[in-house]
Amino acid sequence: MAKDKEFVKEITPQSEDFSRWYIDVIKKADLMDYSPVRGCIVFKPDGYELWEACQRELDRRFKETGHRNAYFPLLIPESFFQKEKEHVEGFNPELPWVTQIGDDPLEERLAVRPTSETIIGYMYSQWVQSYRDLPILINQWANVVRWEKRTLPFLRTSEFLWQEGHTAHATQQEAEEETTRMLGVYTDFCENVLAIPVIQGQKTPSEKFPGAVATYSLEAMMKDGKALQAATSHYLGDNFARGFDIQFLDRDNERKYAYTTSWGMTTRIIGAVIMVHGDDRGLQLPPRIAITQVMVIPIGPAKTRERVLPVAQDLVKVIKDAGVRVGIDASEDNSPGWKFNEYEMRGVPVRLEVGPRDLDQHQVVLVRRDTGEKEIVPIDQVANRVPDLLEEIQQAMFDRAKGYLQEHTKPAMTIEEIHTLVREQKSFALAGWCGDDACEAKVKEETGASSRNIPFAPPTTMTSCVVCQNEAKHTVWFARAY
RNA sequence: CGGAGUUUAGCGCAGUUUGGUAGCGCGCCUGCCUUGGGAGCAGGAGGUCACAGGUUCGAAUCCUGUAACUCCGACCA
Repeated sequence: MAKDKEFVKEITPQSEDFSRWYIDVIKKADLMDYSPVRGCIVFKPDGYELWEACQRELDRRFKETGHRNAYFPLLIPESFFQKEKEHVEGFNPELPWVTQIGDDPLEERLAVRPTSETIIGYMYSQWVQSYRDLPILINQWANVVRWEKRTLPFLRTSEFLWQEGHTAHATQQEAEEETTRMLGVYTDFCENVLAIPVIQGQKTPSEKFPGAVATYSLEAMMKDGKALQAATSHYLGDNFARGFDIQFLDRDNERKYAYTTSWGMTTRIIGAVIMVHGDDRGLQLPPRIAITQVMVIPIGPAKTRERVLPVAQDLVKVIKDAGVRVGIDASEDNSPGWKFNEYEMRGVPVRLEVGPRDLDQHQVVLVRRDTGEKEIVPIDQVANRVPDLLEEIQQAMFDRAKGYLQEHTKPAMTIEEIHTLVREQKSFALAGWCGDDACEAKVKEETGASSRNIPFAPPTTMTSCVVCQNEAKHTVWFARAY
């Protein structure tokens, strides 16, 4: 039997067409559907629950670092965008506008928010009088709209869900520390929950957030070698404080501008989980984010069901009591083989098979989604074994992704080498850069690879600019990107 | 926003060249039978052929326009 026969029909193999594979998987796994509105998707329950799981994990971390949630309006007055020059220029092309209510035109147009720095900056200016009012540490869970020219489910949609943290501080140092702290929170979340290794670094000036002094990012590698920006954290300096007049009276009785930050992660991260861990059988979810961590599948003909089913039900209870998210598919509509493929496609990390032959041996079969390995476990050991197995899978998935990242990151001395790395070897290219925008632009023009970030911890330090060969001021990751 | 392609049943597709009764596989419904890697048999339901115009006795098929999706570029999380 060809191995392919075991795979789910209608999923294009990754090696054949990665983009096609991605679309097939999200459709077959029932994560989303296209909507009647261009570029806007429906998050179906299985997809939305992934986001809810991300929300839970992130929200806990935000609270632990002293932040509180609030909610600001969806609509932002046009004049607000004018107050920070780079900001308005950066977002203007993709803003939708509300221009009238019923048949009556509005005095001032309202933008549907692309991000909330402006309206939050305005509110902060009202709230801050004294250094005692600082810092303000607020996060918002919201939807935002950016009318993208080219959309792709989860990765780039016209409306998307995210969280945006907005903080204001009395000193530059405090604000910079906040920016770094939140980048660390995102790193912890990506690596320890999503099992996605990330590269921390600073964006080049041409790639930074419009209006920021400095933008930091986490870059992750998808299985096709393209980069995906997993999260950003911006140090805004006093740019927005000056634009919105966020001033406070300090201890020394001087009026000063506050320093602000913002940081965000979006539903795009769901796309990252899919493209980092998925394979030709479908989704592969890290246990810590999987909605169902173990799926119990009772096996056997009708006459044995009476024996098997109670044991299966009991196993569900025992596993649940061990703190594991477990489900059971006892339906008689589909064959066991069908169920095996179905839950593999949906990414469930562990399958538990129990049938008459197992009962005779007082055992069950555990099957790992990541390796396909089968493991026979005595029934009375299941509650002990399953949580450990899930941890092993979590770790193995991270190690595998990390290994992939390391194998696909190489230094480049010339533009040609960058071209080969990013277009033929599914790799990121590490290159020296003199700091000139023109050199950075030339790389993009000739290779399709953009600068991803200037890593905090480059594996090697490059000494000359990959374009002009002058002395390198920075060592930069270049990659094709989503 | 430019270039290319696609749009026919829930899903995947044929049919369009050369206009003439709307097809196939999977799925779905009924029944029987089956269950350790997407089983089998029999019967059945389901489509204003993306949308809007036009040509024609007659359009899924030819012409014009619009939209959505996919891919490749420019812009972005």
